[in-house]
Amino acid sequence: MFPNDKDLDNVVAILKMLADPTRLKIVFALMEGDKCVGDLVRLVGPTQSAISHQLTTLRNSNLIKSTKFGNRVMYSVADEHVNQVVELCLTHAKEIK
Amino acid sequence: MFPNDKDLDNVVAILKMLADPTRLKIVFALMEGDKCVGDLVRLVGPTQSAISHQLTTLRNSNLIKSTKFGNRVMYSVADEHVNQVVELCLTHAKEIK
DNA sequence: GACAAATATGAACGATTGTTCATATACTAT
DNA sequence: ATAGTATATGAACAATCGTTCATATTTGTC
Repeated sequence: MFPNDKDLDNVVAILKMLADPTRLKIVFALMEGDKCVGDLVRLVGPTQSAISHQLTTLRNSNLIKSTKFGNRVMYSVADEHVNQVVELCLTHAKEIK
Repeated sequence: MFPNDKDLDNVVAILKMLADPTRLKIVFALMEGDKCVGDLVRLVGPTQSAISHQLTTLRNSNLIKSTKFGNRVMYSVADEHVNQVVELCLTHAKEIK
């Protein structure tokens, strides 16, 4: 079905968020379990600042959520739907290319 | 599963292609049936040039394919996987936001 | 309180991107 | 051949994006 403008904009917004290596790595990492910023910097990222900026971006788009635990901030995937989209893209990326 | 670098780059490439309103509209339009450039300009696009540029981009990424019919060039979705990814994103975009 | 660790923020920069304009190419019809 | 229609292409430009650097904020420890 051809979507209306609002739905289409939402789809584009979600895809835009995932269409960046740093952000996609963050999402993949969080799919395996909640992580704090430091963990993500070690697993994914170039610098702490870059990761923090991207985490803010992802949170503003409601793809991930955060909770403070004392010193740390724990991040997690906001919605099971995100997992499904990412997994499907991965499965099919292997077959298309 | 955390993907290796090559798979991750492929996923990012696919997502990047779909994460643009013009290109996403093109893909949605083609999912309803093959179309020539003129049809897509009428349905989707700002200018003929913009549509043509994006069609080239999408074809280079193997998401769509083209066939010449005399004067016209017919475009179609390259792979059923593309439909699935797009449909899933649409379904879930409505629920996430 | 002073210092260290974890995270966030703002400004600046280079790079990439999508569009437009102008023009080129390919095919059709008269 | 000429004119008309369909599509492609190249250069240029504004806008967006992701990173870095420097610094601020918050929390924990001594």
